[in-house]
Amino acid sequence: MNAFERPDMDASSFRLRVYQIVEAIPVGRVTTYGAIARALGQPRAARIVGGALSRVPAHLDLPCHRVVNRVGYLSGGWSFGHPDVMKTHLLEEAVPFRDEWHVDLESCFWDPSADFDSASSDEVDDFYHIA
DNA sequence: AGTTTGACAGTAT
DNA sequence: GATACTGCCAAAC
Repeated sequence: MNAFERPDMDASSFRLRVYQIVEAIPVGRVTTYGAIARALGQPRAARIVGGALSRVPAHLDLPCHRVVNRVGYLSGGWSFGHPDVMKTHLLEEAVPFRDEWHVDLESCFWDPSADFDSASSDEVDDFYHIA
C-alpha cells in the first residue's frame, strides 16, 4: 500500500511524501523528523514532518511510533495519549533504549535518504544484522 | 489574505 | 548534559 495511490489525497502535498517514507521504516529501526525532511530535500522542514504526522489519516496505518526527535526522545508519544504507549510499541520491536524515554539512535537509526538513493537495501540490512 | 501553530532543530549559555 | 532562545514553513484558522 503506497500513500501515493490514495485517490482521496492530494499527491502534491508535502505530507504525502512524508507518509511514503514513514511506511518504509523497517521494523526495529527508527528515524527522525529532520532526517525525513532532509530526505525530501528540505532540511528546514522538520516541523512540517511533525505536523504531517500529527494528522495522519487512520486508514493509512503508518508505523508513526518509529519516528522520534533528533536526540531519540519520544516527542510524539503525547499524541498516542501518553509516551508510554509509543514506548511499548518500540520495545515490542526490540528497539534499544538509553533510558526511560530515549531510544538509542546510535544503534537503531535508519536514514531515509540512504535507502532512497544509491544504497541497496540488502547491504543496509546486512550492516545492521537485521533478522 | 494575514496570523497562529506546532510529534523540530541549531546555536548559545 | 540540560535549558533557553530563535529560525523554520506548510497548514489550519
